[in-house]
Amino acid sequence: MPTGPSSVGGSVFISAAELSMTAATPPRLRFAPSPTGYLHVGGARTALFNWLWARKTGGKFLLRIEDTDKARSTDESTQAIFHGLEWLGLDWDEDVIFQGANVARHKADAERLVANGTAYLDFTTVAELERLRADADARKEPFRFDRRLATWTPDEISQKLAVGEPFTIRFRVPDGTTAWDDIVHGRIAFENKEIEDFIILRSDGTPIYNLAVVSDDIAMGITIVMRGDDHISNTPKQILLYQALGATLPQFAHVPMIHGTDGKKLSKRRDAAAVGDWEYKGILPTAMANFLALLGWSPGDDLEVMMPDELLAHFTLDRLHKKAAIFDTQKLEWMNGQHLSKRPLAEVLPRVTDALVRHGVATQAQLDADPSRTAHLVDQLRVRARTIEEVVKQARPYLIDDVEYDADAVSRSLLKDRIASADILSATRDALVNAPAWTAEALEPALRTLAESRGLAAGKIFTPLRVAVTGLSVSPGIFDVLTLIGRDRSLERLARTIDMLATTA
RNA sequence: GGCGCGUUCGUCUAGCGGCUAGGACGGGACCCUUUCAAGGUCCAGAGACGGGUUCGAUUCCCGUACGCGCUACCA
Repeated sequence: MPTGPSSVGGSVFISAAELSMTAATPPRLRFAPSPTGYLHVGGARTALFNWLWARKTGGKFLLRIEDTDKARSTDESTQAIFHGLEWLGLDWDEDVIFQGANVARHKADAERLVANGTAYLDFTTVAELERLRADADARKEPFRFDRRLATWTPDEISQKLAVGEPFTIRFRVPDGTTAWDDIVHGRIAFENKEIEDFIILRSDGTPIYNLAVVSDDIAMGITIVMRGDDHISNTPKQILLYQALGATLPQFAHVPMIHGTDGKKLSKRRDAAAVGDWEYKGILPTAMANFLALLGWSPGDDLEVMMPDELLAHFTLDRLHKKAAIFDTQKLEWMNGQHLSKRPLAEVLPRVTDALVRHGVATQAQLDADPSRTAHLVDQLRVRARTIEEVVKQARPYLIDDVEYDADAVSRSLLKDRIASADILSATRDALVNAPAWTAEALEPALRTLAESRGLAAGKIFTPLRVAVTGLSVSPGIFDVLTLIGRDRSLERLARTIDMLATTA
C-alpha cells in the first residue's frame, strides 16, 4: 500500500513547504511510443494531450522511444514518429530517451527487487511454461504462474547458477488490492490475486515492458502518466513495482482509444491510421490537432474550431473523455476546410506550393517568379477547398497552359445550345478585347454592359466564360479568374472554345 | 473463460435529479449568389435493457446485454 502523509496523534501533517511544492511543482509528462511503425493517430492524440498539459502548466513534455523490442523496432519508425510530432507542432523538452540505452539500470532494478525479496529467480523454461499453459487450457482453466513452481533451495539455486542455467526474474505479487484514482476514470481497483507473478527480466537479462516503463518513468521524474486506456490493466503491476522500488507514485490518466468506422481498433488498411497519411492527403497540422483533441476531450461548450492557442487556453484534464470515439474522416475534412481558410495565408502558402510542385502542377521557380500572384491564387482557392489536394486540383488552369476540360462542365454550360454558347462567348470575347484595361475594375462593367444590352442575367455570361477559361465549373469570382489567368491566355482559351463549338459536330 | 473499462441522434458531443434532451459533422429543403465553397434559416434524427433510490431519473445505485482492452521471456 502506498504510504500516505505521516499521521501523528490522529491529525495529518503536511508541511506548508510540501503543500506549496505539490501545488507549484510543474508536472513532467512523457510520450513513450514504440518504434514499430508509423505514428498512429491514437498515439498522436495521446502525445497531444500530454503536450497540451505540459505547455499549459509550464511543465515538461518528454519523449521516450521504447525500443527494447529489437526485433520489431526500426530506425525508420523512429524517424516517422519524430516527423509526425514535429508536423503536428508537438515539440519536446530535453533529450529524447531511448529505452534501449537503459537496460543496465533496468537489470539493476530487477536485481534490487530480488535483493529486497519482492522478486525471485525462476528457472522454469519456456517449453515448460508452454506445457503448463496447454494443460491449463485443456482443463479449461485460466493459466496463472504458480509461485511454488519456482521454489528452490539455496543450494539448488547456486548449483543452477554455477552451471549457467538460464533464469528469469519474476515479481512476487503481494496479497491485497491495488487501486488508484485515475484522473479520467476515478477509482480503479484490482485484486492482486488476479495478477500472476509476472516476469520483469528475461533470461537474456533484458527487461520486460512493465519494468522498463516504471524504471524509466522513475528515472525521468515523470509525475503524470497519461496514456491509452489499453494500459489500464498494466497499471496495477506498475504500481506494485513503484512500491517495491520505493518510489513515489505518479498520477495516472487513461485516455480512451480511437476506433475505426466499424467500431473496432483503427486499422491501417481501412482507416488511414497514420498521421503521415493525413499530411500527405493535404490536411493541415492545426486542423489535425484540433480534430484529434475533440476525439478525446471537449471544452464543455459548443466550441469546435480551435486554433492551437485556443486549444491550449481551453484544455483541462477534467474534461477528458472516458469513451472511445470513432474517427470520422468527413468531419476531419470539414475541420480542415475551416482551418484552410482561417489560418494565416503565410502558414498555408508553403504547404500548398509544396503540394503543387509535388503533383507537377508547377515548378518552384514558376511559383517564385510572381510571388504575389501565387499568394493571391492560393488565397482565392483555399476558401472553397477542404483539403490541400482540392486546392491543387483547382489550381491547374491558372498554372498550366493546357486546360483540361471537365466533360460534365462543358456539356452542362456549353453544349446544351452550342450556337447560342458560341455566340455569347464571341460577344464576351469582343467585350473583353475592347476593355480599356485587364483589371477587375475595367472588365466587370464591360461584361455587365454586355449582359444588359442582351437582356441576359449576368450569370448567363459568367458561367460559359468560366468553363471556357478554366475548364471547370468551380472557380473564384470570374474577374479574379480572368486577371489571374491573364489577358493573352484568357482570350486564347476563349477563341479555342468558340472554335471548338463551331467546328465539332 | 477471467479481470478491467465503457454505453445520449448514423458519427463527435453538451448535460453534472425537474430539459420542448442543446450544438457540430453528415443527410434533406430553402435563402444568399456569378459557379463552387463559405455563410444564414429550417427539417429528420438519441439517453442499450431491467430493476431499484426518489415526489421526480438521461443524470445516483445494482444487475443484464453489447462493445472494447488486457490476459507473452510483445510493447
